[in-house]
Amino acid sequence: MREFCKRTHNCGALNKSHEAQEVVLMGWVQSLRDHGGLCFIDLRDREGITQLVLDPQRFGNQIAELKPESVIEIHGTVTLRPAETINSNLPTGEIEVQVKDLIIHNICQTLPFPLDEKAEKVSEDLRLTYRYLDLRRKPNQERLRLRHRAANVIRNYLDEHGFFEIETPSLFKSTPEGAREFLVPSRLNPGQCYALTQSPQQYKQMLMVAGVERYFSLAKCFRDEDLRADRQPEFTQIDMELSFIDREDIYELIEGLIAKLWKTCLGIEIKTPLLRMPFVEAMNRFGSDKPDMRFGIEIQDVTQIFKGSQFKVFASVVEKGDVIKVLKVENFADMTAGELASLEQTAKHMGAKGLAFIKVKADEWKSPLTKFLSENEKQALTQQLQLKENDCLFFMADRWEKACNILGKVRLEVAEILKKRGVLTVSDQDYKFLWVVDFPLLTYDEEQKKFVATHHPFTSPVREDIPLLKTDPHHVRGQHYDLVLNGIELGGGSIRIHSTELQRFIFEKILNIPQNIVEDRFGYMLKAFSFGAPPHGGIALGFDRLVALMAGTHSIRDVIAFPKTQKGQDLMSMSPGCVEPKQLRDLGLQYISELIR
RNA sequence: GGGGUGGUAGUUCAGCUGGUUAGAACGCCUGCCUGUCACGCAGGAGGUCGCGAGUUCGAGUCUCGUCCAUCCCGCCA
Repeated sequence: MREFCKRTHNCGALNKSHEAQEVVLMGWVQSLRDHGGLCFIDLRDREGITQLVLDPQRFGNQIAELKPESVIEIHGTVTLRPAETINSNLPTGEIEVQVKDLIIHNICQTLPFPLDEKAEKVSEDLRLTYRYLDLRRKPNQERLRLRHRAANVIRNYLDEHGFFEIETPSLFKSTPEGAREFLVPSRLNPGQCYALTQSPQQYKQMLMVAGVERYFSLAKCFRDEDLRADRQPEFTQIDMELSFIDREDIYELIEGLIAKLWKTCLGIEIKTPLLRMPFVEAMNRFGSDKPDMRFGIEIQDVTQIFKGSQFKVFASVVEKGDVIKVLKVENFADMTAGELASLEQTAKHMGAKGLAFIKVKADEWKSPLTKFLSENEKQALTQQLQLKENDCLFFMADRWEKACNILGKVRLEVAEILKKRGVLTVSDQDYKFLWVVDFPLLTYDEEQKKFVATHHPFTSPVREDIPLLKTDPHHVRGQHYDLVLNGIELGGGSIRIHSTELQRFIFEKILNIPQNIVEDRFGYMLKAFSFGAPPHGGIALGFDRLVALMAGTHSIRDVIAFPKTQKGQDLMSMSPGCVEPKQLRDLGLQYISELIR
């Protein structure tokens, strides 16, 4: 005997072909319209909405109890709606169910916020406190569904391409050269800690040494850094690693995956192969290593024009070997004082001293710079930049990377202004993917006065650049690639080093990590590489960001079932929380437990 | 760690140069209503103006501090 009657249909299933059938439906009361002598209920479940008709004579007491979002079960008969009452907005709009039995499973108390479209404006902290209510809303249900579908497509695709899905540990050891980590004290090893993995990087490389050849995982990763709209303390990566492949194999594999995801989940064709752009070009043209290619407004180089200029600020920058970059914005000479101030502030936040500008007008150039510019310089600018009436120029004179970066930010903000004015259209449905490639293997850290790995120390140098490691480390390119979509880094990866000697050389001679620390942190990897390590490489894509972009939202909180706030709290369950002193003692954290006491 | 924005009824917001009883819409409660689908109509209840200090005869409004949310910079090998 069943304790619970089974549904015969879901709330999106019924149509006129079901006329006169006896059905059992269950779901939530979406809306209740009591007309006195006749009562309608819109019953909702995951799949849709069905209108119920109830006779108040019979169900009056129960209807009086019911409130929106209560859960009910009904037994009834499907009938065709009178022609004039058909609701063409509903897939089930041609029928309704005449209720014979009504069972109330749970009465919903008054809601803390509305669950209709108005919910979009409700403050996010309230919605996160009642996340289980917010998730009932259709847009959120659709996003959870999309995430599930995407995960399925990924699993199927990678299975077809010979991958094993393998779970790697979340409890790992501390790797302090990366992101800040969550530490987990070990009770069985007093005074010692695990760290939650910031990525399965080292484990997946060991799987390659283990002869797995193709691995993937939808891996939970943990980073104790400050949060953003696109960063959570725990997030999911589509993590993979392959043996006996080169960069081209990765591009082809991922392009196929992206095309399949967009086709299956969104019905959109993505043209492959995707654009590839060297890092230096991305910086020079867009001032970013993750350029938004949906609009132009490119940066140009005018260093040569100001060689030996009367304008001392520019001339001295050129003399130092730094650069002068300019961003030309057409029809922007009418920018307001407020817009200029905001752009200047953006530049200053990034470390610029100011933001020099020129408004190009037919009769004269309006700019604080005008009096410093020679006729020759003006002509050279006009010619090189093809200046027209009402163009606006923004200059940045600084070190190459800094000048590019600042103008890159200015470019994005100018685009925002133009969007608001309605003269630039940038669509979320315009998917401009690209690979950014040929990153420098090493970046010089001014503070630490030493080289650090641009991405991570396991990245293999481009083969022909290996000799440069000893002579000219600045110019060694890494076999690294980033997948970028509309200004967002979707993921990145590289061909790895699989030689003990090269890996040790990078750690000790290039990155200057003391030998004992190398042994302690990476000794097992170096050892593993001496036992027959295959050439290998891989990539990790941010699954949350990917789904967010497919869903047309910029916040990954929208595609995570239970996200955390910017302070890393779960407002629903109120985590993190305090623990009992006894728990701390068990973990060997006596001194903290004493502090608390 | 730094900067921006916001916090007034259950919700979303308004509240002018400080002024007497802090408003609207939706929601909620009561009653009426047989074709609604954002049902309608009539009536009603509901506020520590985030919290704490200060200035003032008087603070939702001004000042300082603090908490929370959010966006950004730093940070995220």
